[in-house]
Amino acid sequence: MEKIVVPKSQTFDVTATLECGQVFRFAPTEEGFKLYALNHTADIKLGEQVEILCDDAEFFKRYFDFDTDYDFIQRQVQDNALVSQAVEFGKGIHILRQDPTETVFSFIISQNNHIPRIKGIIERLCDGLGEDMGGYRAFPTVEALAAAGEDYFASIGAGYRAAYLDRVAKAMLDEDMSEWAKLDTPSLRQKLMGLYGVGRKVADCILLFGFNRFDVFPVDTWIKKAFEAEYPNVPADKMSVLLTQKYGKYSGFVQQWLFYFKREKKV
DNA sequence: CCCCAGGTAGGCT
DNA sequence: AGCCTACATGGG
Repeated sequence: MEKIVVPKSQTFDVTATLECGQVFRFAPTEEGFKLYALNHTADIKLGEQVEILCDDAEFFKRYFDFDTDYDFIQRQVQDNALVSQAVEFGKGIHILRQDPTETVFSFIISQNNHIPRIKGIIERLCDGLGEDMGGYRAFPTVEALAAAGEDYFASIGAGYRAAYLDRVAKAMLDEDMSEWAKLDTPSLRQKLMGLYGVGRKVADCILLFGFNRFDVFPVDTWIKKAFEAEYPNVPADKMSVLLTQKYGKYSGFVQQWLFYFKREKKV
C-alpha cells in the first residue's frame, strides 16, 4: 500500500472533484471515499490534509492532475458574473485524467440518464465483467466487453444503450487509443462521433475527461438551462461551438465549474 | 400519474 | 442543413 499526502489547498477539493459528475466509480466511506479507476483503487481519508492510500501512487498522482495550475486558470476566467460564482463554488475541482476507454463506455451509459443510475450500471458492469483484483473488480477490458453481448448490457439495466455498448465494444477491438490520443481535438472528436451512440456531447465528455482536451465545452441539459437566456433557441451542439469560441482553452474547466454549480445549487 | 436525466439515431422536410 | 420523436429505466 502506497500513500500520497496532499497539503490543505485552496485549489484542490477531493470531495468536489469526485462529486462534480466527471467520475462514477467512487463511494463515500466513514473517513472519506473509496475510489476505483481502471484497474486501480484508492482509499481517500479526509482531514487536516488529504491522505490517498492506494496501490499505485504514480498512477493517482497523474490521475488527480496535481501539476496543473488551477489557481492561475481560475483567475483567468473571472467575469464578475456567473462564471465567477461557479468558480467560487467549485474552486477545488480538478479535471481527472481518466482512462480513455473507461470514459468511452461510462459516458455512453451517461446519456439521458441520472447520475445515481449511471453509477449503478457501471458498478454492475465492473462486478460482472471486470478482472478480480482481490477485493474489487477492474473496469472491464474491451475484449470482455465485446464478448458480453447486448443482452448482458440490457440485463444490468443499461436500457436502450445496451446496443450502443455492444457495437462500440466490438468496434474498439480494432482500435488503438494511444493512436487516437495523437490526433488534434477536431479529428479526435470526429473519431469518437463515429462510434455508435456517441454524439457531440458524449464525445466532448470523452475528450475532456478521457483525453484531457480543455478546448471543449460539453453541453448537457444543465448547461443548456444555464445559457438558454444568453443563447435562446440555440441547439446544444451549436451552443457548444459558441461556448468553445468564447472560453477557448479554458472551456473544459469553465464547463465543469458551471455544471457542478448549476446542478448542486439548483440556481 | 407525469416529468426528468451529463442525448442520440433515424426519419422527415 | 435543421427539426421531431422513440428510446429503457428508475428517482422525484
